Amino acid sequence: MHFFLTVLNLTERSIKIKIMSPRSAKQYSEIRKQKKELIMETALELFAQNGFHATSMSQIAKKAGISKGLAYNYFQSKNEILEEILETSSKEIYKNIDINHDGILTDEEFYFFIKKTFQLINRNRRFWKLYTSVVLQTNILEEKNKSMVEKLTPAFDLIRNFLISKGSKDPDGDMMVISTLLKGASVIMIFSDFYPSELLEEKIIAAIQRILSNNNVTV
Amino acid sequence: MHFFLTVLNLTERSIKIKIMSPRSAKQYSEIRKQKKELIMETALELFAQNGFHATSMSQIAKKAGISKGLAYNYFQSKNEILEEILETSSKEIYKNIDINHDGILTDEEFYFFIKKTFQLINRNRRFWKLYTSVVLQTNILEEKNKSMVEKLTPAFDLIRNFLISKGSKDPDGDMMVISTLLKGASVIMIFSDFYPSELLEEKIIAAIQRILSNNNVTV
Amino acid sequence: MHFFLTVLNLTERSIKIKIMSPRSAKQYSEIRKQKKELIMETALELFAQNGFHATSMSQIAKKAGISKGLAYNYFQSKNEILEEILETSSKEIYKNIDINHDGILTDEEFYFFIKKTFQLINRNRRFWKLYTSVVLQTNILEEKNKSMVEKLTPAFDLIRNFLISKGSKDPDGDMMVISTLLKGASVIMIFSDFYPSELLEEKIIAAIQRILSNNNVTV
Amino acid sequence: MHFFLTVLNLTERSIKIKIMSPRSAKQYSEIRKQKKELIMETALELFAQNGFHATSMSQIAKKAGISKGLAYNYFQSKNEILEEILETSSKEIYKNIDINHDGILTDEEFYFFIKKTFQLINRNRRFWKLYTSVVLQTNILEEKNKSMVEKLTPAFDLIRNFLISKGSKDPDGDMMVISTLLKGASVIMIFSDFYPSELLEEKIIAAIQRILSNNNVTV
DNA sequence: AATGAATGAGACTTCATTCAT
DNA sequence: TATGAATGAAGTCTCATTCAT
Repeated sequence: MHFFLTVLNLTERSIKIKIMSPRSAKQYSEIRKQKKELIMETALELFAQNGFHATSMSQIAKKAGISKGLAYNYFQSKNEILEEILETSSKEIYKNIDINHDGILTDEEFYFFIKKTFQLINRNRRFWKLYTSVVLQTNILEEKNKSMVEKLTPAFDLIRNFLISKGSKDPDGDMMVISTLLKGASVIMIFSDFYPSELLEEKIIAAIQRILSNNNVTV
Repeated sequence: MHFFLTVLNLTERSIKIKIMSPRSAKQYSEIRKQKKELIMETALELFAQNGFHATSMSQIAKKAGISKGLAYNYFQSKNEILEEILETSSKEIYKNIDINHDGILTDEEFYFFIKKTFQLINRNRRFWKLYTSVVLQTNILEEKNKSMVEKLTPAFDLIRNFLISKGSKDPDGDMMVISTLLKGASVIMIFSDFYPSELLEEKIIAAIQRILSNNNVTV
Repeated sequence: MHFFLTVLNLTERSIKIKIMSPRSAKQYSEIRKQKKELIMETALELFAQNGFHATSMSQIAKKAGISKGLAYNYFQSKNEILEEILETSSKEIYKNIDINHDGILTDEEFYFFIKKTFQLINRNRRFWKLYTSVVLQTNILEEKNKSMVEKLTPAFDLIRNFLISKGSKDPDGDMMVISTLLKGASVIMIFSDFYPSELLEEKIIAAIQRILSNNNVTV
Repeated sequence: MHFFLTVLNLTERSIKIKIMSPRSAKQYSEIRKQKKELIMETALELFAQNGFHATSMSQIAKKAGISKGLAYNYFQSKNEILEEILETSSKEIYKNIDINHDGILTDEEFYFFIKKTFQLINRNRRFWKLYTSVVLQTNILEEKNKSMVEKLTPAFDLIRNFLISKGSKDPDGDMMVISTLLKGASVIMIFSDFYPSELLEEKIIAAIQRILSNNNVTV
């Protein structure tokens, strides 16, 4: 009898204690992670919609359903939110680009890269919109911008070599046209809904194929 | 004698000050026009450089060498400066596009249009930069943006017809590729110095020609 | 066997957690006392270093190695921490002043009081620094300040009587000079390292002796 | 007749113009000067009363009868107000200390310096209160503090030489006592109304005289 | 036409304090 | 007893805009 009582007591006590004791480190860490993501996600949405300067911390907090103070519990400043968004997003984006296998591009790899680029843009339209607007209005971020650009240069070399291997008489010129096509397609996809992106992708790839085949023909 | 001269001087001075006389009115109107242009020019420079929100009226006034009060004498608000810049610039830009002669595009006219587009971009890079950044950070201007786009639609029809007349089997697809090329070239010219614009123009025109000739070949 | 040990362990643990048992109560009381002291000690250090307003509860909690919430478990407010520091420290300080034996000061007792004063200052420089800065920036504490001052008035009377008994022709004037000397020495000791405190003490005591002997001589 | 009319017109016009034309540079400069002084005076009062941190810009603006914004038109930050107060006041104070005539102190000059010191403290009690509190709670201002202290060192040398010339057997010790007396008197004058300052000054000077005469006697 | 002092709304940020766990 | 996420009031500061001159 006494035994049962003791057990009961222990149980009750342990329940009591569980309630009164602070959350575990894991729980806190989980809360922090989720809240940070919530804030960044909300901020990205507003930044992309209205621009960085036109978005106030109050708006972010309100839309995220938290107090302004809490946002500052997670980020030192509004600027830091922006920086973390750029960093996190660009990390996520660039982890998908990995074509530096052997330094040589096969036909397959080349078209894979093109398609990957379209995917990249299409899936992160909101981010790219923000990214563009930020680059346009902030001089502070120039270094970050450079580093993002520099990550692409190896790809350029690969493509140039690929064009040469395909018999291009004017590899630089062809690359200029191809990158202009990709740039144009990106801008169209990011900033307007004028063309359906699948159709655009199809036509652009066809155009690139024609450029490559033209070279062969002419040779 | 000396007395009269002095009086005369005074009189002249008072005329200068006087607003009523017809000649002064013209002069003042001229001054007003020049001041307005000065303010808009200065504002455009700062807006393009630092963004609309990051540019203060104080900065504009200081850089223009006038007082803040005077700026408000010419414009009702900072926003109005922006709007007038956009309006004035776009007017100036679009007055150059006037291909609605007979509804039919000759080869000459088509390439003239392409070249004109390059000129248009190249000569107003600062404006286009501002324009892009403004469109990116302000929802207020969406209507204005639409109206700018709509002005281009007649051109689209003309080009489409032209492509058909050139034997294009896929006029919509070809137009998509051509406008993508122009869009991409614009963005490259506006936002980077990576390619020299003359070279870019040459390559893009060549690419467009190839698209057109390809059609013929296939037919 | 192992099972029992485990059970035992559990039991022991549950005892530890249990608040009711007499021994634990004492232990917890001890813990509370230590924690309070830790918080006050930490706060005093930061307050004296950076000022009351410039020190945040976060800083105190972090430096003390506890959570903010716990600090509020021991003190109702940041202000209360300050008040308790002032109270506790002043109690500790004043408990050393106890010359109200018979209402008469002997030579020995007088110089003991002077030396005690130097000790008092020297051993609690940090506290006095805080005390001064707090008195300087808070009007709220004025009453407390008064009460601290009032505790000293009996001492004043004693000294005045002592000076008279030593044949002072101007006891109030002499007391003014002596207290000015002590005040000056206190300030120098608290706020600068310009003079070594032992030397300062020696010179001040010598000066006081001269004041007293001067009186005798003149009489 | 016409002549008179013209004159009249001119007068009227000039009045009109006078009313409408902006203030002259001199007028603006005068306004600025007065407003700055008003703000600094108000801030000094509040800083000295409640401490720097406990005083908000709102309080300053309200008490000065201006908007917060205007205060920032004259000072870049709250800190700058403090710095200008310290600088302006200390300049004003130190311009009165100028005893470096020939490097030698006569009796007259010595007592003049003592009296001057009392005057200096007495007339600027509010400033010295602020100054002390600022030194106590701000680490940033340490350099400024040093420079204020260093301005006094030549005076120290002069006094030391003076004491030697007066036959002091222990010039350093005597100086220690004298500066302790002055320090103590300063603190008493600044922070309490316990003694009337004239009486205090009299007694302190008498005490110093006794120190000097004592030396002679002993020699 | 022109000035710049002045305002006030609102931005970013901090921090004492509370509260669920 | 102990945690730290969360709040909200208040603080510093900026800036578009107004207004007397």
